[in-house]
Amino acid sequence: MRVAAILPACIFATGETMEYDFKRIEQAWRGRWAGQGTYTTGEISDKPKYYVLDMFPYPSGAGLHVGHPLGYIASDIIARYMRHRGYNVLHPMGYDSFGLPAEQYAIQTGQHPAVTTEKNIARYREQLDKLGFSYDWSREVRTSDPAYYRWTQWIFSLIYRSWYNLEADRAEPVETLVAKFAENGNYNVHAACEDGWWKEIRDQLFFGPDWEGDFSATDWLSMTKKQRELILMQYRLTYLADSVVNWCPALGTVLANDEIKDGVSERGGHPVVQKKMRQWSMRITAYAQRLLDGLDSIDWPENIKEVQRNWIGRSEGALVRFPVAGYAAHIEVFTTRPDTIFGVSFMTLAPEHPLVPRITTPERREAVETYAKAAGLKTERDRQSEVKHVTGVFTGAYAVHPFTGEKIPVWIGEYVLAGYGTGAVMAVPAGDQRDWEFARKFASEGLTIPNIFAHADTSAGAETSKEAVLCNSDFLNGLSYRAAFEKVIAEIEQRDIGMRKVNYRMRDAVFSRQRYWGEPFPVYYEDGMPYLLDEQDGQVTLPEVDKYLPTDEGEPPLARARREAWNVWKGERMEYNTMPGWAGSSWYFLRYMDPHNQQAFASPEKTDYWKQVDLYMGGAEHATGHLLYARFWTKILHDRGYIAFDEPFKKMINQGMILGRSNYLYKLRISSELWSAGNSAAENNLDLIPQGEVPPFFISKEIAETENQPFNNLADNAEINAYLNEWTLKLLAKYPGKKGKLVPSGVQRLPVDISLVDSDVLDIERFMSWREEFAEANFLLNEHKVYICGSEIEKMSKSKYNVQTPDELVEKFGADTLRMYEMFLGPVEQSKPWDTKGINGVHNFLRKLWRLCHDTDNRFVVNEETPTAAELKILHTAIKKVTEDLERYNWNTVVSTLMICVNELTENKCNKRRVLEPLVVLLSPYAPHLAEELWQSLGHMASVTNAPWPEFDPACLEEDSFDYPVSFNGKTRFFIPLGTALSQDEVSRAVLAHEQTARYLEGKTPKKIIVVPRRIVNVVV
RNA sequence: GCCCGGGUGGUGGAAUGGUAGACACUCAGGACUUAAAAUCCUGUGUCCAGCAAUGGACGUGCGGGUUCAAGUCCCGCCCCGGGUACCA
Repeated sequence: MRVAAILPACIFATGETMEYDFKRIEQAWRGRWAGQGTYTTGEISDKPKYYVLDMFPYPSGAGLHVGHPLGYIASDIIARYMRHRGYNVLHPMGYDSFGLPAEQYAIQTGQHPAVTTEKNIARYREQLDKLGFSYDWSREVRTSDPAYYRWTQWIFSLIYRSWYNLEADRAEPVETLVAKFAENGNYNVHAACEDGWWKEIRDQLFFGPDWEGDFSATDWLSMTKKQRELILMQYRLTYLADSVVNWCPALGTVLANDEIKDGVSERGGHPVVQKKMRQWSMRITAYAQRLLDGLDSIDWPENIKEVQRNWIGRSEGALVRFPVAGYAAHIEVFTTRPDTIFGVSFMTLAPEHPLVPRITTPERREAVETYAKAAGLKTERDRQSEVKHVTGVFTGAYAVHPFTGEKIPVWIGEYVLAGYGTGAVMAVPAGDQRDWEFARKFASEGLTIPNIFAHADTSAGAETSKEAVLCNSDFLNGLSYRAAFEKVIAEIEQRDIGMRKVNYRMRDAVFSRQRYWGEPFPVYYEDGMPYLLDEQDGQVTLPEVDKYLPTDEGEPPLARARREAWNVWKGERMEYNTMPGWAGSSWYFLRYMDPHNQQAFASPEKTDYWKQVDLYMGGAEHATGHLLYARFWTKILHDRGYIAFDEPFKKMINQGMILGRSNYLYKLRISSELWSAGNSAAENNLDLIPQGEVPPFFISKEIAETENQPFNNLADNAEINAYLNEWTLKLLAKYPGKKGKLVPSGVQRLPVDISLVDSDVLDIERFMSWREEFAEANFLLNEHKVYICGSEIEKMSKSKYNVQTPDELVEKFGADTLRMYEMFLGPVEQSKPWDTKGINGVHNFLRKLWRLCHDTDNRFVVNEETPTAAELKILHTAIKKVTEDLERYNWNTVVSTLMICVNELTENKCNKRRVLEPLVVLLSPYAPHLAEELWQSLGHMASVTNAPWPEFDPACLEEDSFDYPVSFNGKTRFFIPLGTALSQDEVSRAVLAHEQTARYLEGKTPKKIIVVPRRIVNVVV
């Protein structure tokens, strides 16, 4: 029998039959579940529904590690629990199978990403299957499957055919917009558009340079098809526009803001630069307010909501226009503190601001252009790293203060971002720290810090308190922020120099990617304009290409496809961009409801029944990406009448990360040096002996880390010196022309595979055969003659060699044990290091339960006797606690409760059906295989999956007597058993009468006696 | 800087204002065994006194407060983890 090797040796050595044979049990039940379709979702019915969903994985080549299933196990437990509770449960799984890694791999190997993806999915599935999840696999979706992305494309088309009506506050079909245009032009159209949208298309519409976007019905009717398209494009919820995008040269694609971390790409860490490109965008800004408001209606972790609020970045303020002296132009600023307008002493524009070239005076032109050019060349990261460094230049131009008429110098400065607000700041150094620092830095060039706050000293810093009272502010004197804010806006609007405005930090989402492995757009071009494919054109699928790289002209990979390779070709050319990774994941939860529908993404009957996801389980890292975009698309589908709800995920729980414990070695760094200090090393560098041939030398932790300065320490170490001397001599002999000696120059940490290390002790033999470069390695051991590795707790990753896969643990302990153990580790939300130390305890629990139901010959033994009150109490305590904990999503404490229950039943030697049967149901969400096995042994033909959840009976917990802890001044001193029927008075009398009481009273009379029935007695002395 | 989490034995953690440390791991001792493993039993927060059963003191990051009673509530700090930022 092959399994013998991995089973506890005892079982075979003693010749006993195996007791808890998890291998046989788990394999058998997996087969039966699949064969009988145990987890096939029920039809739409009168049963209440429950939708529990995991964030679907990207099937990476590395497979699952123990961190992935944490959330899957937790959600599976809830899915199973809800089935026991009589709910119709939808619990699907699928794959987010478009993505960069498969494509990068394709670029390197030429292998089609579909092939790699297929292989990876097979591996994922194999791993998932071993863990006993109750997924309905008949509903699996893959975003890269044309049958799936057909509907992603359809939703794109729907969004293209929509505009945002601000009056109705919802998306509407473009037809209603066209009808308005035909009737009355755009005079009464209140739509979500980019500010100044007309500037971009002014030249192509022949309305002249002063046109500001208004047109009449007559204008509209006289326009050509192309002109109308140009206009409509400005209104669509997804549109093609020249926008400043984050271009990542290394990946050859643009990235969305949420795909960038610290100024570099989230995947790969490549630099990102700002670039203007013609791109598809999604008008998510139209939904900013609703995305913000919707957060109040969903039960999500507060920190995720907060991240989304910050990302949306709503701020209330005013737009104010400052005329430019001597020009028919004005600078528009957005400010959240219009109340401080009398403190404006200069203005700062973004270097990219369009007015800058126009208003810069000839003598300042060179300085301004140099500055703007330097700023434009900088990457995001460079700009960020210079946060503390204030820079800027004067344009020579002046603006006119709209209230005082004073002339205000106009500067440009990097700290003003072109993409936020209007790209211009009215600088109030007295009230804003950044402005204050700018003014102080350029004080010598005439910038001042006029004080506008009574009783405030603005010489050391800005006064940012909103309680501060204004002075030197004309009609605002004596007011503080709140009152002044309202008053000044009223005045600004009255004088028609600006208006109240709510600004959002969030930008529209770029929707094009210059990559191959993504959804192709259902779009073709004619006369340079994009058009949607018609229904009868059929679905466009990914064409074959010769290479997965951009063309020589820098076009996306799809431009490589020969015309015949496209299954649909229309117009001059097809769209060569593909959709971003978040396209397919923004609506997948809807497809699970009706995964095989050929007529629609999902039928209304199905979406009306299943509605929102009741419990969404996943990582917090998608806070500003997936979780925001899915909400956005849900709202569009809702507005357009396709679904009845406008939030996708009613409740969400984030599972914490499981961290890995990595080990590393301390490698001696060796350099060559001259014997004597007479000559400089640089002159003789070429003659130094090469140190590259010295085999690696590793130093045990205690020696390498005894001091903070290991180098000094190492130089004194006799063994290290002996080693280096030996090699110095060898090398000198080998290279007669060279000179010098080898010296230690510190240590370097080298990650080592954790499978080569046991409790930080390195298995030297296996390490040396791990890689060829270590075959000759030498080791400096500690006093116990072993090599101790360093360790660190960090994210599991391939490169750290600290990945723990679930496979080996399932092999060793079984899936039921692993499931319980992962829950037993602690609250799911918390991140924690992976440690298998305790897994034995959980495994022992399952074996103990097995022994409770089986005799020493491993025969199933349950009797039909009536349980005692004590046994019923044990059972019902567990029923109560397990139920309450699952309702509160406290997965970890359920495991302890079940342990206590089994421990106590074992003590009572209770193997009665009326106790064990409910217990098996309690266990089944956690250890479904074992529960099925026992359930069957108990004589049931049907699966335990749908067995009703045990009903808690409070009567079973009732006691005649309670062991009261008696405390004096809050300190518990002794216990007395008292009848639970006693009144509070009777209890206090009993306590006072107790022999021990006198001792703690020390002759004093108690001031007060507090009796909390069935809890505690506290005597106040 | 700002916004979230979190701080409890040697370790993971438990505790709806009411017996702090459940349940496990680890470790130690014992039983069974030729032996080992497995299993079972006992002990295991720290300190003090005692041969002992036991008794006492301290104890949930620190300092205050509310309360008969605080790990839990309030105020002020410290430390750790995560997120985020020239956002006007």
